[in-house]
Amino acid sequence: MEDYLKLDKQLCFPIYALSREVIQRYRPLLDEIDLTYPQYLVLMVLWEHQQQTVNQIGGKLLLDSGTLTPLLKRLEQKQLVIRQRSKTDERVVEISLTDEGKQLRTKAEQIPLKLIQELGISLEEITVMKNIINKLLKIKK
Amino acid sequence: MEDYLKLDKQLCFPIYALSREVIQRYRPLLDEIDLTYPQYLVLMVLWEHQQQTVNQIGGKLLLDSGTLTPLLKRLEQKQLVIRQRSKTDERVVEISLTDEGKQLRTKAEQIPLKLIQELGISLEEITVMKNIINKLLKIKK
DNA sequence: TCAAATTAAATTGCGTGCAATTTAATTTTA
DNA sequence: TAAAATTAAATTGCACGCAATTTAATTTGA
Repeated sequence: MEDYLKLDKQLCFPIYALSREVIQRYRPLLDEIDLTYPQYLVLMVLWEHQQQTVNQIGGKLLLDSGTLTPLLKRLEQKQLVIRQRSKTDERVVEISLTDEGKQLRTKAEQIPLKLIQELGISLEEITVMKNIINKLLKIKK
Repeated sequence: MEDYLKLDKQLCFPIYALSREVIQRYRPLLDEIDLTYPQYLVLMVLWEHQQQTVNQIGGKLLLDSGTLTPLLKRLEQKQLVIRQRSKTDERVVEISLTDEGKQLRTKAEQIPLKLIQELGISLEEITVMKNIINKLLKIKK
């Protein structure tokens, strides 16, 4: 008789623990550029797309305005992004990078590789993990 | 030239997104027994070990007293656990289950299987994921 | 043995996450 | 076309997570 309530039988707990562990690993690197992990993710979206609405960012990061609005205000205070209402649709807020925000990209460039190395995970393992995770994330409600 | 700053090149973002997604999947099931996911994890530790110090729980869940103290106070308010200073070492707080806390286990029993089914993940994939994750978690500072 | 170091929780402060509600703008439709 | 429905952000409220500090108890070591 299996005991599915035992911690070491769980899959979800390791995922939850790993997520926090990975963010911990990022911290010293992100501290150097004064960013939190979610703030770094938002900037990653903007480095790739220059301008995005709050909703578009939320769609990519799976975060809602309740999380993003205050986070974006903090990035604005740090002079990394600009928030402005769309001219064509006043409901929409468009987020774009300041020059400072664009420049931060250079400093951030080495972070992903450093992290992979630090985690000591092989490229094959990364692929396997990503495939399973993407499959799990795709089965949305 | 690879662009490691692209979101879809990342491993860490999928892990972070999956962790939140999984907790979302738990929510409706845990709502029925009025628990958050971290509260459920603490109870899982106690269902397995009856009595644990704050530090012992923190060691198993990788959480510190800053997170656990208020969480445990909430579980105490719900009459699910008892918090009491150790007689032999006044610094230590021992956490044990109330009868109500013990009984909750029955209701929680079906949750893990339900979740695995809902996620649509195979037992083999679970094993693969867990092996990689455990390897990553083991390489502690 | 007793001051210094260590340890366990608690506290403080801040930044998420997210449900639920609110506000304001736009779109739909009767 | 004007009320109803929808949509995008913002707001509110609560529960983590975690760094840093504090408090109190215990252990160590000169």
